[in-house]
Amino acid sequence: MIENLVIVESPAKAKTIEKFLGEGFTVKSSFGHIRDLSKKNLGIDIENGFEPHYTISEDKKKVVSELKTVAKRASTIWLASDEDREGEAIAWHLKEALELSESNTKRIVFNEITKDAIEHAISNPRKIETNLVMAQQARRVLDRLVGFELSPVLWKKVRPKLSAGRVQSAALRLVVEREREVLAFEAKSQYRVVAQFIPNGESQESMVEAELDCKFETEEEAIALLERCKGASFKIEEIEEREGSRTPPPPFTTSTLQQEASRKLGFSLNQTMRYAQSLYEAGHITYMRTDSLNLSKLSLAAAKGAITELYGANYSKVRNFKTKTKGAQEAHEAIRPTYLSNQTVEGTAQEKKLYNLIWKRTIASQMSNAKLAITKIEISSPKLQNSFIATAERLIFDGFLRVYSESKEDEGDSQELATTLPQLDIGQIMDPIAIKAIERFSQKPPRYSEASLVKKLEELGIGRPSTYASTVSTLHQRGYVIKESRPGEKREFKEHTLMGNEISLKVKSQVSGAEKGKLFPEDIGILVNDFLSENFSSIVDYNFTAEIEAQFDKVAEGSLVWNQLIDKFYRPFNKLVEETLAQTKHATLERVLGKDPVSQKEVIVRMGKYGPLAQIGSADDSDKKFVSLAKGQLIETITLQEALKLFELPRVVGSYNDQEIVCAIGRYGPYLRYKGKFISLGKENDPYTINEQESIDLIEQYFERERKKVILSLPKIGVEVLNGRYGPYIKRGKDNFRIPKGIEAEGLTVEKIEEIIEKQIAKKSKK
DNA sequence: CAGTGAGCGAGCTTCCGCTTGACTT
Repeated sequence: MIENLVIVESPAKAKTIEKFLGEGFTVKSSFGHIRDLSKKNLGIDIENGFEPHYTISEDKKKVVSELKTVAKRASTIWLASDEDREGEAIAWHLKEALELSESNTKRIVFNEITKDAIEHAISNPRKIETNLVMAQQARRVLDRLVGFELSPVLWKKVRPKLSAGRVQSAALRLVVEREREVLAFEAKSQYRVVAQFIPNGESQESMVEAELDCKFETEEEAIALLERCKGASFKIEEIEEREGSRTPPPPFTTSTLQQEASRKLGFSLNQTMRYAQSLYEAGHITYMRTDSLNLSKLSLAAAKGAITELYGANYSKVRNFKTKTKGAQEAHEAIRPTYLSNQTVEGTAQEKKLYNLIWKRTIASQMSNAKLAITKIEISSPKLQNSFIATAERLIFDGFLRVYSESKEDEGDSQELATTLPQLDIGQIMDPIAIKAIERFSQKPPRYSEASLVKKLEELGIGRPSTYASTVSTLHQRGYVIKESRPGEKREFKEHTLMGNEISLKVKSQVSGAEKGKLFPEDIGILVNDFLSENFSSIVDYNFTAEIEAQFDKVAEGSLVWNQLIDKFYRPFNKLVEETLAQTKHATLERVLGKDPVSQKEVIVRMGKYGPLAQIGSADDSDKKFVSLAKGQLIETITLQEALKLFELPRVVGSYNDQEIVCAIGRYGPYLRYKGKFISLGKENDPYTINEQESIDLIEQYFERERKKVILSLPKIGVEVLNGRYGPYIKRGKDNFRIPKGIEAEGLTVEKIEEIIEKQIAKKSKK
């Protein structure tokens, strides 16, 4: 017999809490939800009030039976799942699945893991809030109905194995609509006028850069301004000095951690979450799936202590941040180091980097504002209506900036002017050295990165911290989007310069709009999005989640019955599904590009069985030709020239030792085929233009690599030491083995190899 | 590893949110 059984969601949390509770308490974990709607069929009895059919998830059967055994021997069971809708439901499912009795089951909640908070929770137990559980049930049932009715529509009308859902389809729509905005964007040019002045009598070092407080739409206006500047005298009209301040950003939530780890460390969403999970399990940070900005009182005090010790008391400022996120449930704390006195922790290089980022952000959030002295100087001339403005920012007190500054995505190329200014007085004569009218183009909207898509989803209240990463993964897995980098476009711009009394023109060029690691829609993503937008606009509406959440809140308050809400949603939705199935044609994506100048046949691009393709000749043409579109080409935007070019491959490049060399593009990119071997073309080589000699070089390099591949061959023990992509490794049959650091592959002996293999097999079986 | 593109049809696919391993490279 044990006295008390406490059940929480996470095993790492269980470990910590057990320490706080001590004697008489056993703490176990449910590992999240233990039951879910049946995977077979819909799992919902629609005709019977949408009665859900719950089953214990396959991977939770062991956990549940274990919990059941322990619960039977406990005198009191404390259900301590998270304090939010999902947590309340987990408590209820536990009660049902473990067959706990009302009399000795208590529901407790705490949203920070401290001794005080837990003891307070234990002395203030309550009952399970059935209304909140029913709100979760409504959420679950609605998502199942949407997902399991919409997806089959896509299978029938678009292509099998596709998927749609409340969250993923809204996310997809964001990516597709942004792409269309980018494609429709037309850059507009403007002229900004920038001047370099030297205060009269001073040296080159005192140069001041200033910008005219007016921009011009046309080149003529800009030149006219320069003309007026000829022979003009300038003086300082006004000097304005004021103090500014910057406040630190709040501590991390899941979404902001993902954004900053992406920008500052280059981590993908999945990487960030994996490293954060390790840090959490090692006890280094608090829970990493949270939407809360709250920090425990203890940690506030710890932050104050750490800041005072490291930087001095004037750097400390205790702050409480309030979340502005729609639908935030705040069941946990913000993401912070468990012990703020630890500036670094043990772990892999990536974990250390992520920890350091979390430490800095948390500490910064509890630091003083940065103070700036902002100086603005107005330089004017009697010949001009407008003035030149020079601004400078000087840091008076660094405050939180000493530790951390938030980074921005897509900062654009608007360069900042000088940040320091020489000592100057009103009335000072300023000699213009050069005045330039520079053409500038407006920037196209940036495509989403994984992290900025999450940011947008969070703003719209769509999805939860535990699902942001997996939602984006789904878009990838379905082939809806692709993460890519694309070079910017080179654009020419004009620069008119007035020096002395001469105005000269230079045409310069600049690369802008480069995209790194951004999300681009694929044809199938566009097709699915357009189909859903056309037929199920209410579901992919960005406000759908927010509106339905308001209804769930009513269920939680007890003013609305959950299955009445579902009924009201489902009847019209289901009607729409049935109508779409009956009435709409199979969705296609097809464009006629024009005529092939050689055969005079029609060239079309369309969606084929295996993806987008270009086709010469109509469907009834027995000689029609096909070719797959290249990566990055869209049916919506490909041109006739681009499509015709695709048909140039495969082509015979030449020959080598009397054998033909053929160049083509396959599933894994461009390649050369020579004597039955496939040799990948690097990024430097263009499959359309590579010549015979370049191909032969590649082929020779390939055979050279092949020769070097085998470092050692030991047929007696069936082992080879090979040179692989990641350096030398040991190969025995199908199995590969790492060579430990510091051991030279060339000098390996049979004994040493067997030792390495044995060690690694032992290590593996241990796991 | 490096190619496909007709039509038929059985059997399968799929959601969101809460949690970790168990798998592979």
